[in-house]
Amino acid sequence: MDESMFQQSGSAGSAVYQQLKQQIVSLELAPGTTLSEKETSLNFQVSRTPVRESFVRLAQEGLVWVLPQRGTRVSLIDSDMVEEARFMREQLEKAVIRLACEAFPADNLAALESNLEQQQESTQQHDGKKMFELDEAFHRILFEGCRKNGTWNVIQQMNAHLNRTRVLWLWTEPHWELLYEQHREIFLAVKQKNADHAEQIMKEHMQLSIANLPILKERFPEYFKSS
Amino acid sequence: MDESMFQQSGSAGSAVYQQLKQQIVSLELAPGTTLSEKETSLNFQVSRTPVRESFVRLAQEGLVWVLPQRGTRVSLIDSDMVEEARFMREQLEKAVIRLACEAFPADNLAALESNLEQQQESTQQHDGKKMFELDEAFHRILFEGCRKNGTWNVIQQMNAHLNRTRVLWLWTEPHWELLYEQHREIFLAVKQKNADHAEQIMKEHMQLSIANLPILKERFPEYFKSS
DNA sequence: AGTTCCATACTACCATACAAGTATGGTAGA
DNA sequence: TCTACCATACTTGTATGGTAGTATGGAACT
Repeated sequence: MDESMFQQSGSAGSAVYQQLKQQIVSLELAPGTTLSEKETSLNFQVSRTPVRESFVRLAQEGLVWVLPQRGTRVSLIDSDMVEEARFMREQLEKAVIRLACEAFPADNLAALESNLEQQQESTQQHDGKKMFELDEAFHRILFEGCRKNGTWNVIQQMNAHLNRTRVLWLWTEPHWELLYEQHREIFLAVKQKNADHAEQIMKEHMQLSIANLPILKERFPEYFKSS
Repeated sequence: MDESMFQQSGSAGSAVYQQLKQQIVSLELAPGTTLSEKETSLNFQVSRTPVRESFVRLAQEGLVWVLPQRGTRVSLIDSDMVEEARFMREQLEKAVIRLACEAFPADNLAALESNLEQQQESTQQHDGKKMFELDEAFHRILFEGCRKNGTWNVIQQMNAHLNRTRVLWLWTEPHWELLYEQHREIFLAVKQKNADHAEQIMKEHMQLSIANLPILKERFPEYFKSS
């Protein structure tokens, strides 16, 4: 499901899509923000057509809501969806980590170790943005090592809501040290082929993602869907 | 991720999208078929704009490949993606069936039983199309009973390739009786809250989906991505 | 005969004009 | 003052013309 395989990433439409997606997931565009096609087309110096294309794609991922003849808004974070995303990811990550404990290419293992070193650095430097990226990369490497790239891409597509809560969390109370420790334990478990332990840590790791979702909802009520 | 929540399902663009998707998944439009914007717009009696919109959405789901300035084709079935879809689905269905064995609403349980009766009918009448729909519905009910509707919708999105192989399989050698028996066993296991047994049957059920993928590749080589 | 080149007929991509539905603010009337 | 109405300025949805890149077939040349 790598979109670059199907869609010309150099086209104006794809460029707008990628930028908007980045801005939405990073909360640069806050949940609930209105986005008109015309205004966006002026910002990006293109016509409405490629903007519309990007809106269609974002709508399909649940990142924006298109209300016909009324407007388009950055979607509010849906707590139920966040929980489901966590559920999905937990199941898939647990299964993948078990595969990794059976067999994992040396190259990818080295990549994990290198990634961990960078995580340590970024943690010490309190570089939250970098840590976020490294976190993503760490898990992607696990999937890639198990030849489950497509699965990872699907997860990414549905992680829009989950990722936004993680960014919010980063704003409030980052505790990257714990995440780093968990990553390190997962790495060691894979290296030692200790599947049961790896799965256990991964399970805790995933459940941490939404541990303080109620706090976030209380703190940023305007970003969440009431439901 | 219910698309009707975000996108006006009554619009021309969505209508074209839904029809094309149905035709592609049912193999009415064979993998590899070329689809030009203009030709499709003439077929559907609409302008190229809504057709383009539908192409964008189909491309994002991997159902068509858009080759800039060259054309648009119905995507070939990617065996690797089929296997990954099966993997994903196995993990998620196993997790859900365990949840169902812990707690499952009476309404949904009744719906399952009703669905099973219809399956028996359709099997006796050799109505493959109906059986396919009932199969889908059976699993959807399981997810709905566990409040995992969003998860089911995500699965649906990525099941394009897997579903097409299942349709192919239906053409060659339908053995709905076995599927019916498995569904029945799953139902009973949920009713008796026998999680281990339910998971085991579900695992076999999922692995059945691609049991004869090599045969299909040999029989319909032009439908598969060489890779 | 084989090869090169070019006219032509496609393709998707983009910009723009128009259509149709919706929110809003002001005005006329009670 | 309050209410009903309507003009207006938005919004997204749709149609269409033009642009640039690509495949193809035939003609001219070697």
